[in-house]
Amino acid sequence: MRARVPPAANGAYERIHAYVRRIPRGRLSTYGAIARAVGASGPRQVGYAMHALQAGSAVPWHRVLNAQGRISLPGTAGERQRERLAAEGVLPGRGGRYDLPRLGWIAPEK
DNA sequence: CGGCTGACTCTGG
DNA sequence: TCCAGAGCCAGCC
Repeated sequence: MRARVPPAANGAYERIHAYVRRIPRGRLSTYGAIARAVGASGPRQVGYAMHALQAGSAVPWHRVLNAQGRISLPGTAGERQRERLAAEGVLPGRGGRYDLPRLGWIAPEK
């Protein structure tokens, strides 16, 4: 069974979590954008950082989508993500795609 | 240290 | 718009 959520990991995880925590309610971001923003090695590491989150975490992981504006998280977990987004007024357009150009958020330079 | 997997992305047909 | 292939990389066995 995959990724057993290693506790410590590295500083990159903390930067990623901190960044995601800054995403405003009702806005979205992507794995790739976050990776570039925090200087992570790549989009996959962001995905790992999300996977490492515990239930009840303060990190709004549901606001993170893939570059195509779609939910990457498979299965029921993906459905929960969709519900969480809907709960804050973020709804997918046609084909389950979200309007990234409109709702995408990037942390201000400084 | 080798091999496999995956909450990615990009390019091309 | 959908699908395949390739590149990339960290974590686990």
